[in-house]
Amino acid sequence: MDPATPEPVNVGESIESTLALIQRWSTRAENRRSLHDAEGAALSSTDSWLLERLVASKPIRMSRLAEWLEVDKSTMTTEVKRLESAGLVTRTPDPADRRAVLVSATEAGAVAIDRHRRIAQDVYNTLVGKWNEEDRADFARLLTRFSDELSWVTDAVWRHNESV
Amino acid sequence: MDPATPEPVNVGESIESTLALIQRWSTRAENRRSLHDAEGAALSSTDSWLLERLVASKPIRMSRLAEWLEVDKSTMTTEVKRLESAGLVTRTPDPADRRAVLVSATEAGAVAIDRHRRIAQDVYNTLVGKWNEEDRADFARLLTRFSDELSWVTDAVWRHNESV
DNA sequence: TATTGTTATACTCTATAACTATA
DNA sequence: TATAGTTATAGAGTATAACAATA
Repeated sequence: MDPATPEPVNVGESIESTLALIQRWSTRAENRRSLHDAEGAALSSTDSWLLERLVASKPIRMSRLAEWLEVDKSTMTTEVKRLESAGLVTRTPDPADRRAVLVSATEAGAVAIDRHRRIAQDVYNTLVGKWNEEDRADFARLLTRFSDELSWVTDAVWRHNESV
Repeated sequence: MDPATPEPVNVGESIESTLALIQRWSTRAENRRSLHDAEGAALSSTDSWLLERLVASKPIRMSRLAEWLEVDKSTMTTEVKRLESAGLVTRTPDPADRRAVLVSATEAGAVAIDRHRRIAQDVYNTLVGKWNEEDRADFARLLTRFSDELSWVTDAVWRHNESV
């Protein structure tokens, strides 16, 4: 629109430093995750990522879960066992293929993830509580868009390295 | 401005799901961090957080570093030893106080963090490469603003829990 | 006695490799 | 032989507690 092309913003720099901060903050926040579980169910980010999907999907195989979360199958074994001990998921043998195990969220699991998500949303809403409505809407929109792009970032890294 | 108050956007929801994705992505990306180090220096997010500060500051005590990164002093010992083995930082006794240790980044450390940051920025710039300039600028601005707010999030969590 | 840092130990989250059971 | 999952083992990154050296 503007005939004089403006100096392009180095968004990469903002993103890089912000994401570094967020990662850092998450690491610390996890150590305080007891704040999130007056009910006794402490959800790490891995836990919530997994539970959210279990609640949304329905009985699913270990192998599919591992694919989904992009972790090794042995990692899934460990993680699911932990959640099982906490009573948040159940494991049942797949009658159709006796090698396989079907995982699903328990009622307690569904409650825990819901509570977890609600608290997180409250906190974030509080964080941007003083922003004007337009900024809030823009941020939500752009963040969502960014998260969509993020799905492709691995490819981007590969392309970068091939070209170096 | 608008007399009819519009439906407020649930930014918290966007933020919550995006940050979960980012965390998740980081976890996976870290396992591929070799992509970032053709030169042999693999930087985890903790590494880069620490190095960035060391390069910017100059010889600094373990205790100050631990405060800064908000980790335990024993964690700092472990982390700094790892970076020292990799040749990215040096530790020298503080002549002014023989209990203390001064940590600084080596030349290799400075190179590694610079390279790391540059690659990350490139990747993110590629990610938003197709956005129009206005969206890019807005995103950078709002993200930076958000990261400023984030510094206060711990307090927000506390306030939330107190009110529950 | 208080402060700086290290060591010992443990827990989470991840991976690889070797293994078992089933297909 | 190939696939689904578990177990054994290891490494990163964190914490707490006990300790040593210095102030």
